[in-house]
Amino acid sequence: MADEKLTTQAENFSEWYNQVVLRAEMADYSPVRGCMVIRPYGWSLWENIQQSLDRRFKATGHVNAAFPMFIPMSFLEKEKEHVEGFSPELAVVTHGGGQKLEEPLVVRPTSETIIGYMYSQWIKSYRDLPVLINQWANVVRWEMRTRLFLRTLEFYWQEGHTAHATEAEAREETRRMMDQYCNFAIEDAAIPVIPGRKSETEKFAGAIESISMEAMMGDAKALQSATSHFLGQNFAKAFDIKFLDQSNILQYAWTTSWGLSTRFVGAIIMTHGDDQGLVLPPKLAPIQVVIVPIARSDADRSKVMPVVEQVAGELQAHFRIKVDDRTEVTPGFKFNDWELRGVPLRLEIGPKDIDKGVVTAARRDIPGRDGKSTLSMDQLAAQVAELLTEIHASMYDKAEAFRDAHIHDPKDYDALKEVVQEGWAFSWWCGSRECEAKIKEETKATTRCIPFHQPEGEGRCIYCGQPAKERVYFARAY
RNA sequence: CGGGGUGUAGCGCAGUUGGCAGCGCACCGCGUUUGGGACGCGGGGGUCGACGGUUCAAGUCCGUCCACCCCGACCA
Repeated sequence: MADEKLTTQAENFSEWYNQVVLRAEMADYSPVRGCMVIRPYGWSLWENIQQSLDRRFKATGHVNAAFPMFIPMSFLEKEKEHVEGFSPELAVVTHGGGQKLEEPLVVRPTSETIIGYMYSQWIKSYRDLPVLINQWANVVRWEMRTRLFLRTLEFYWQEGHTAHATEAEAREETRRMMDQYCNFAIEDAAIPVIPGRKSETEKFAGAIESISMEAMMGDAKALQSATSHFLGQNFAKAFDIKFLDQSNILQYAWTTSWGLSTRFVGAIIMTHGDDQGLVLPPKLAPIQVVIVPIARSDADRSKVMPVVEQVAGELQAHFRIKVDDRTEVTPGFKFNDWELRGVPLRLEIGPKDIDKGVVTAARRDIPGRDGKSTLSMDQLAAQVAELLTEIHASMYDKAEAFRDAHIHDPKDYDALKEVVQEGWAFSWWCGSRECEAKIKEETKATTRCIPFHQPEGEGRCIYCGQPAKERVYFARAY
């Protein structure tokens, strides 16, 4: 249990992040280097993320399935760019049952290969398409440097893998799923995200085109918070996913893959958190409303608790609530405790409230007295619903205002060098690998995405001055 | 994998010239408390990261190793 002040974001953002994750009991370090334990409170948030996304996947025609976590090494090697991209970070099983394996098994870093193999078995006709499968799974990438939720050796995610008869349909799917992610981020997580295309160097190993949504964290660094890949026929050719079309011509299928991981928990923490701790978006928060009874004496308790029970009874039909009836800690302690844990709305019920026939509400997104108001006892659920909606909107607005204040339009390269130290640059770029590499080398800022919404006209590359057709976000990233 | 740092109770740390392993918080018990991190009294809890060496004696000195954190390179 937390007992002292957090390191502030201004003092040390990384340290703040670690302390919040640990003290709010989202996660803990594990005995295995680079792996984390996701604790019940953190997992509950992830479950809400899962439900929110799964609903969208189902609504767009997808179904869930489960594929093995072990993949024959030879599968990875079938797609050249894929194996080159992933081989440095593979965990490989060489022994099983006390015997050396004939062929090593890779612990999946992602499942395009094994799913591609299965698709080749299942898809024979245009009538079999599209195949729209998602799986919720854990994957392993042997990263050098890890950070809770943001980069761990093992992480949880969903990976959608689809196969289509035409290029256009597969490209449309790639975009559709990114739209779903953006809708989820904005509507449920209150995170303003920018969707766009990845540069050639930043794209997924084996993809023709990758798109991502990028979010700005509280330290103005960028976090890629979901990706969607148009794989063309690369994996279809590597795994022989072929079908007969309506004209009886054998065709390779067009495939996509898209994913969002537990990293998104980190995005929520770093987008909304403040010096008091977590600030969780109401739609995803494990606990949406915490009720703190305030009772000085036994007499107070017998007066307060029936009202608390009544309020809890009314609200629990509509919200995820928690009654904090601990007697061993003071109300002040509880206030700080639930603020650390990011509960969006706190209701305080004490003798003074009961005398006036009200409850006191405290909004997590507005610290201190300004966030407090009194609610009348009638239509309480409706008032709470309205407050939660307002909290969501104000969290989004605040995050968006912060983001926009940290996106710059540098006049020249010297200016870009400066602005990417404390924000993002939105600049014209000629599209060349060389300029991108130089900027990265000299500023640590990488291209995040080429947003779908482009300004009119053309410009000149911020680095080389050559004509440029598109603007790109440059930023330091997690 | 390069650079830096840290390993002593669950957490944060102190431990002087080598000489009985300590403090604060947390935890347990009792009592008083409770509208923004309560207080008193009494308790429990330790292979001092590991291994080896020096010494009458090592948390402390020497060596080797390990783990974790931070900064880089790489990455969702």
